[in-house]
Amino acid sequence: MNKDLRDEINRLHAHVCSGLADPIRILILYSLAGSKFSVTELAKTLDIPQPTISRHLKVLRDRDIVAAEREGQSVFYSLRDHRIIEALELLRGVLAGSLENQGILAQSAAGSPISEQ
Amino acid sequence: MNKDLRDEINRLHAHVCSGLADPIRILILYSLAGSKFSVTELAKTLDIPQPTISRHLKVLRDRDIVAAEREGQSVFYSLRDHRIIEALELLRGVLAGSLENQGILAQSAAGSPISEQ
DNA sequence: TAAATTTATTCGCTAAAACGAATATCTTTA
DNA sequence: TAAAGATATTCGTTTTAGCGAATAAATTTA
Repeated sequence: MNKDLRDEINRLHAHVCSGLADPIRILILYSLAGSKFSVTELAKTLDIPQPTISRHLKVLRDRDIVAAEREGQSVFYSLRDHRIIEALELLRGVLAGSLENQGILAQSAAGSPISEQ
Repeated sequence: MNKDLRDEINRLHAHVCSGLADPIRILILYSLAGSKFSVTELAKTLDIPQPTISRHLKVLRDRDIVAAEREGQSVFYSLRDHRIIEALELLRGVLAGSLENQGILAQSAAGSPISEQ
């Protein structure tokens, strides 16, 4: 099989997909879909310890999925590319379809965005 | 924060996103983007041991991402929902943009699909 | 400069996930 | 029914990744 393709998919996984491999990180991304937030705000909103949030933000930062900018003592995080939310919305649609097929009604329809503030 | 939202995102991760948390599984999904394949065909094409392929297919099957149908001695796998490829294509776009920003040219443009047979 | 606030990092541990190798199971064919 | 072919599973091990707790680093304020 094509080695370039394999390489690109390895990059795709290493740089992007592995960033989505934890529910807390997905929560963070959805939180940032509408506007930027500081670490403390995220920790408070999500009710998750600050060091845990920081560690996950580092994962997202290392993959260039989020951007960090300091404002005074706070560091505000934002999404670098909104397409990551679009991708998650598609995957939500996949989930909804799968639950439908199982006869279990998905709690919210796949079309309605989960956040956007 | 909204508990229903948290629950849905946990489901999103458990049912779908965690399925993308391995490069071999992404390779398998792209392989299946164009047409169905048997386990042996996948193992041969991707040059990965058959038990490894089977184990990863089980992960994808358990999450309802792929469907399995037996034909004689072979079992053919196919995508249950093509939106998973659309989502991966979006994420490829995110990767390409990120590499561009780093001044490293992505090997293939984000618009051109990786497979489709 | 010291204290307070915010964020990042490190350490030790635990749990989850992947692998290779071996083998079991299922289906067809001889 | 036995052999062959295709797929799935199990076992033991290794790797990876997450957490809580503690603490370090950076910035502002007193």
